[in-house]
Amino acid sequence: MPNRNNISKSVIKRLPVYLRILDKLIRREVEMVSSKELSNESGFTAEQIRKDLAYFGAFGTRGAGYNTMFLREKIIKIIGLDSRTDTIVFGAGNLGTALTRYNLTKNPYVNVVAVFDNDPKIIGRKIHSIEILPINRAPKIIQERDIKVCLISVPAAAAQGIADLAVENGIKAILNFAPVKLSVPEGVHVHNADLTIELQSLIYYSSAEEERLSRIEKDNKDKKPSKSFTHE
Amino acid sequence: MPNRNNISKSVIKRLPVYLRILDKLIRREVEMVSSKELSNESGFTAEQIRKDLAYFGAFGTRGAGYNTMFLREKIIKIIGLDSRTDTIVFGAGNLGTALTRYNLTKNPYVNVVAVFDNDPKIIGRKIHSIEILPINRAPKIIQERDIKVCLISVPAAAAQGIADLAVENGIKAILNFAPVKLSVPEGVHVHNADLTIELQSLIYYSSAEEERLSRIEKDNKDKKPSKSFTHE
DNA sequence: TAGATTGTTAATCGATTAACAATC
DNA sequence: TAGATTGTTAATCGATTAACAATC
Repeated sequence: MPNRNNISKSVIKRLPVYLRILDKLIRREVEMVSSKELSNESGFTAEQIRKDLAYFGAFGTRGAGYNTMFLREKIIKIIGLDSRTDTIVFGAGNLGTALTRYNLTKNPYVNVVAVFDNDPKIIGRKIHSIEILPINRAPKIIQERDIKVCLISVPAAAAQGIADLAVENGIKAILNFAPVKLSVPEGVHVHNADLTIELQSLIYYSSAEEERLSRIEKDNKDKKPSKSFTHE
Repeated sequence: MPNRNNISKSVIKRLPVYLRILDKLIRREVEMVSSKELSNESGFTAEQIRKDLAYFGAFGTRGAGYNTMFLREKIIKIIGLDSRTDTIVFGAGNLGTALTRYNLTKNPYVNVVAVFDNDPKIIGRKIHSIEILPINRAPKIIQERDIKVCLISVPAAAAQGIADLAVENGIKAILNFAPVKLSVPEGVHVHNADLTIELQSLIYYSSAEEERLSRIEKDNKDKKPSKSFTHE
């Protein structure tokens, strides 16, 4: 059982939120913060925040709260952001380009070192100072720069092939924007950032839930299709 | 207790995944699909899929599976995608532009009807056939077209103001890309699509977890700062 | 010392998994 | 009828919330 220390995904997803709040507080030169204040800023409960942090150690001071700079350093080390993480982006379409620009300018802990695409029309173009390279250049760069994390924003049909190539060359974590389920070997992590799904599931909540559900109920009274149903 | 029918967020988030798979199967003219097959395509377990669907009705045929066209229609009605949903986008920077293009071309159930920004340099530009409008034009459009869903991809500092404006004029659901927690009144739903957080939390998994955690443990042996700690 | 707030244990809640009877 | 697969109930698992002793 190698995972005695297995900490849940939900906890890990909250850490970057705490980090961002701490960054903000430090910019304002706030020295101490309580779990209550972190709760106000993050929307998570104070109890949950204390519990999350306690998985990794006792970082606070009873009666006083958490030292912002100290806690920030701890969280940075926990997530693994203590050295700027090098990343590459596959797919330099609209989304890939936006993601590259976004991370180059807004994400202080991440560095995009290369962007790849297979479209001859855009290879050679630059996104800020980064040139778009053909995908066959990726293996060498992944290996030489020891890249462990990549973003995939290629069309759905190409995504699995790109993931295979990435993993073969050493990628351990993929942020996948393509609308497909990627198969990866044990030990490789995929997070899906599927904007269509986010948006569609949100639409469910844009009208009264009860009303919607009772409409469904009514609808269900209509007869079901037989096994050989095709279209009326 | 008005929420006798309260179905969990996790269930709702899986429905668009089923929908997408059904769309694909129907394109291939597959007529029936089992929960087992849906499981293979989606990565969720067959039991979970059957249970998710059963919240809304008995859509399958024992021994045979689900009729793809019938189930698609049901899911579309459940989510509320039966009439194309009109949406607007606030913020026409890199991300906002990419999101607009993406939804215009790739999301068959959603229609972007307007994009707003406050930067005079980009107002009047077009994204496909959609002109970027100043934000003060938004209230009228939201009301007249009865828009219930919007995307927010403006800078963090502006996001709460935009959310307030949107909600005041009738928006019920917000897909928020800005790195802040938005405060909205009861009954308005916010989904956060925070790319920085996705990427940072993924970095946690890009190196061996155990190793990382034992490093933290060691690190914790070093002394904590006193209450008045600022910087060495 | 009194007040505040953490760190931690116990209780609750909710979601997933397992099992299987129903039934096509 | 036999085989397959759903729909549903029960069991398990995991995450959140509540409570409070520890302690600054």
